[in-house]
Amino acid sequence: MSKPVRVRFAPSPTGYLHVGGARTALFNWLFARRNGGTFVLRVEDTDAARNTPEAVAAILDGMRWLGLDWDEGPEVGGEYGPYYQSERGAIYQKHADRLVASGHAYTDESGALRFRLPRLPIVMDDQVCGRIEIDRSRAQNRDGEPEADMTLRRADGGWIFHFVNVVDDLEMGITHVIRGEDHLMNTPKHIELFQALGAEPPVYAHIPLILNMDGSKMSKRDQGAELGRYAQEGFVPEAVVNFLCLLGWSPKDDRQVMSVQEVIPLFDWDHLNRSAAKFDYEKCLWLNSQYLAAENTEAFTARAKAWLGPVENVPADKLDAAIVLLKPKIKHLPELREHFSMLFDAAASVEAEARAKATAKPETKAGLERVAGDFATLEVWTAESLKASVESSAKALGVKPGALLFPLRVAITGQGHGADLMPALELLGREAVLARLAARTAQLFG
RNA sequence: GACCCUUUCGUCUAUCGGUUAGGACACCGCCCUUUCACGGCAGUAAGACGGGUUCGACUCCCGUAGGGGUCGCCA
Repeated sequence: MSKPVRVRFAPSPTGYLHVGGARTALFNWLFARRNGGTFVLRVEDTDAARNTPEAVAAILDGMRWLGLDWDEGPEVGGEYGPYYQSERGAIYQKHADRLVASGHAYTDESGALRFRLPRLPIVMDDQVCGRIEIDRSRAQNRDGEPEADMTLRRADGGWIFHFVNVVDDLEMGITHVIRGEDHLMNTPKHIELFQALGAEPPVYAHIPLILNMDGSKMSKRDQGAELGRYAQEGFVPEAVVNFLCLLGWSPKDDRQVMSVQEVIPLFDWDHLNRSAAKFDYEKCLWLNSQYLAAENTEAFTARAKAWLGPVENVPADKLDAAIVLLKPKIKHLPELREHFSMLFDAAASVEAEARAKATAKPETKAGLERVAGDFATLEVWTAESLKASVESSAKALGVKPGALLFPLRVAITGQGHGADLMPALELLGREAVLARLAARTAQLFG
């Protein structure tokens, strides 16, 4: 009955991939996979000035990182190429000529090619926004003048987005256009263009935009806006995809952590939302922590080391153990560096609040000195023996172990939070612990 | 200015006329851990406002207000 589904993601190479664009790509990909369709990647590089190989690479890399494989497009080819608009000039010219021949387009006095807007009532059945009826004769510009005929080609010969976008969707047999809601009111013009070209418009679905937490539009500088940053910061791509799925789409049940394989069968219009979503970086981080926690130690260690690269402030023979020790403590990989500093940098600064809490009782100083003395005489240096030692020190002093453990943590790490303390002490080794303890005890109470 | 979309806890959302309005992030408390977390348990927190329709509206309709978007020889 209906034609095989063909959808596309058509980014403009601006030098980076925006999360909004990534989410649009993801939804198109999900729709294609759900319906056994074809996912096309088309590069809209008509603006020659901004188009660079690096800018294209940022998009392709981002797509690959997310796992969004395209069935047709750059590097994979396809029967509807070329997939760079900069290489499709002849196709655009052909259709422009048709429009001129049929009286739908004309060259204005400045040399630009313009589309004679039909200005007729138009009805569009958007799969997300519902039926929208527009009286195109009432469209006007900011000055209250009737909307001017749309430019198709600049006087300098450059093609305009609206035209090439429509022509390519037509030529490439795109059946469903899934794009950001910012294009919703461009759609009447696109439909008019399809009709002028004697073609049936595709099915449209305009998905809600992603905004900053304060409701403003996300720009490159906003936290979380640039997809490449997630790779740089060692995020688990599956976690980012998971998070993006939850922005404007819902499984309609209580699930939060979902793989794309679980999402695909549920990806239909009914599961899409129609209101804009604000970008909650904290929840993205939490999802990342869920994916990290689910990994076994081998996989996590490999991931961490691959991301860290050369690590100079951690002894090579302690790196793996340190990573495993910190695995349950972090939400994303950059936190490893902070913990490494706390653990292995004797000169790291002491956090003020932790210091205040640790030094609240003056007798704690003697307590730490007692702990150090007992540590010095330990026969074996393990987390278990260290724990027993602290307990014995506390008993001898007539205090609870808890009275010593927190100050000990602060004395060793300079922070009130961090890795499991006893395993951390074991990892650091007696020499380092005793030296740190002596120096920091003096520093804390000095 | 014209037109369009949108409005449930701070955030993402469930609810498709009858619910103590549910879940998750964040926050707070308790338990566990004689440290830090994880985990477990509980808590604070929402239907923008005003009219209708209806026996009954978060849910349907209208209006107002807020938010977002489009109206380019940008994409």
